Amino acid sequence: MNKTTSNRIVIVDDHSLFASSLEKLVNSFENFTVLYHAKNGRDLQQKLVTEPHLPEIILLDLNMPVMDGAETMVWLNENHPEIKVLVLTMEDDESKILKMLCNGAKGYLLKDIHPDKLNKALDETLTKGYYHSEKVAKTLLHSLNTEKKEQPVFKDREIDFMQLACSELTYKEIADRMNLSPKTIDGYRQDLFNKLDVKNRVGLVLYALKHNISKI
Amino acid sequence: MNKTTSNRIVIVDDHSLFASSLEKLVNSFENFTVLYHAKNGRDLQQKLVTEPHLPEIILLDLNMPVMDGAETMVWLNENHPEIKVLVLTMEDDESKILKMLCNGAKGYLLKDIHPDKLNKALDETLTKGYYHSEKVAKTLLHSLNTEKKEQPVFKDREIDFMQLACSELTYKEIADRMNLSPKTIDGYRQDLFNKLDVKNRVGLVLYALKHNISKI
DNA sequence: TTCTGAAATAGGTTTTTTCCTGTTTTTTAA
DNA sequence: TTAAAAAACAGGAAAAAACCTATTTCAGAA
Repeated sequence: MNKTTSNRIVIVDDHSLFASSLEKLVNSFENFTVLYHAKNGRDLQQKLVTEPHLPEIILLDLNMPVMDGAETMVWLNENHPEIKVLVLTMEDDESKILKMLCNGAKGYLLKDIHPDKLNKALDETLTKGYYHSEKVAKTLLHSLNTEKKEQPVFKDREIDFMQLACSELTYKEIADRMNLSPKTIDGYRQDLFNKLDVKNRVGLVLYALKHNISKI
Repeated sequence: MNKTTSNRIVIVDDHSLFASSLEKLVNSFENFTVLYHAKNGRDLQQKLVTEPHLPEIILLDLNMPVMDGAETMVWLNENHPEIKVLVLTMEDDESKILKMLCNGAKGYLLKDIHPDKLNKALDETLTKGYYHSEKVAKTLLHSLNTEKKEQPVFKDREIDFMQLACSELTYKEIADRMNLSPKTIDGYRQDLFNKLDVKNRVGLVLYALKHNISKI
C-alpha cells in the first residue's frame, strides 16, 4: 500500500481517545492518511499554519470547548474553502445539520455509522465533492417539510432574561439583576410567551433548556 | 509482536465507528488484542456464549439502547466475575461512577483520555487488578466529601407529580390528572420544596431534569 | 377492635405570576 | 430635526403559586 499518494485527512475532536482511535481506522483505509489531529478550532487554525501540508479533508466534531464546530466551519469556509469538511458528530439535531451544510460542510456523518460508511464517505467526498448518509438525508427532508416556521430570533436582553428565568429568582429579583423595572421584565415575559407559544414560566424554562439557551 | 499470547479485549459500545476505531487502537498496543465488539449488553451476552474465547478485559460503555452499561455490569458481576470490566464513557456523573464501581467495575475511564492512558489502564488492570485515573479518583473523593447528604428517596406518586410539574399544567390540572384534590397536590409540592430545598416550581423542574426524574 | 402513622384534604392568607391596556422614554432613520 | 419604531415602564386586576396550620380518611399493626 503506497501511502505517499494518500489523501490527507485531519481530525478535529476534543476527545483524544476517539481521535487517536479514529486515526488508526482511517490509516487502515487505502488512499487515506491522517496528518494530525486538533483538539478544537483554535488548535486547528494554528496547525494549519505550522504543519507543512494542508489536508484534503477535515473530519470535524461539533461539541468542543474553546472554538466549536460551528465557529470552525465558518472560519474554514472563509479561509480554506478548498478543504472539504465532513462533520462527524453524535448530534442529529436538524438545525445544526442545516447550519453546518449552509456553512459549506460537504457532508454530515453520525458517530454511530459503520466504519465502511466512513470509508465510502471519504471516497465520495473526493470524487463527487460531497457525501450524505441516508439517515441525514432523511432528516433534512423532514426538516424542509416541517420547519416552515423557522425558530424565532432573540435579542440579547431576551436571552439574558430567559437564562435568569431558568432559576429560582422571582421576576422582581430578575429585574434587579438586569437593572430594569419589574414592569419591563413583565413585558419581556409577555412577549416571549407569545413568541414561543408557551403558557407560563415553566414552559419558558423548558423551551430555553431544549434549545440550549440555558443549560442545567 | 507475538499476538498469540496477547490479552483478549472485548469492546461493548453502540457507536460502531468508535468501537471499530478503538479496536484498531487497542490492537496497536502490545499485549492486547480485540476479540470482537458488541453493540449492547444483550449482544455481549450472546457473544460470550457463541464465541470460543472469553476476554480478560471488557471495555464497557454506559449509554446503550436495549441493555445499558449499568444492567450489563450487574449481569457480568453475577455471571462472569472473573472478567475485569473497565467502564469507558463520556459521562463523569458521580453517582454513575459510584454505582458502576460498587457493581464490580475495575476502573472508570472517560472517553477524552489520552490513548497512552488507555494502554496504561489495560496494563494496570491486569497486573494490579484495577485502574483509576486521577480525574475519576478526584471526583470520587469529592463525592465522598460532599455527599454525606445522600439524595432523597421518592415515592411513586411524588415522581408522578414531579414529572407533571415539568410541564405547563397548573397544579389544578395536575390534580385532575392524578385524580387527587388540588390541596393534596399542594401537600406534595410543599413536601418536595422542603425535601429538595428549592424555593419554587422552577427550582423543582430544574431538580427533576438534573436528576433525570423527568426528561425534556 | 383499637391504635397509629401516612396519605389525603381543607381553610385561609400572602406573594407571585399572568394578563390586560395604556404612557413615557430612548433609539433609529429619514 | 423630526417622525416613527423600539424599549422601558405603569396601573390595575384576576389567576396561580406558595405558605401555614389543621382535620379527615384509611390501611396495617398491636
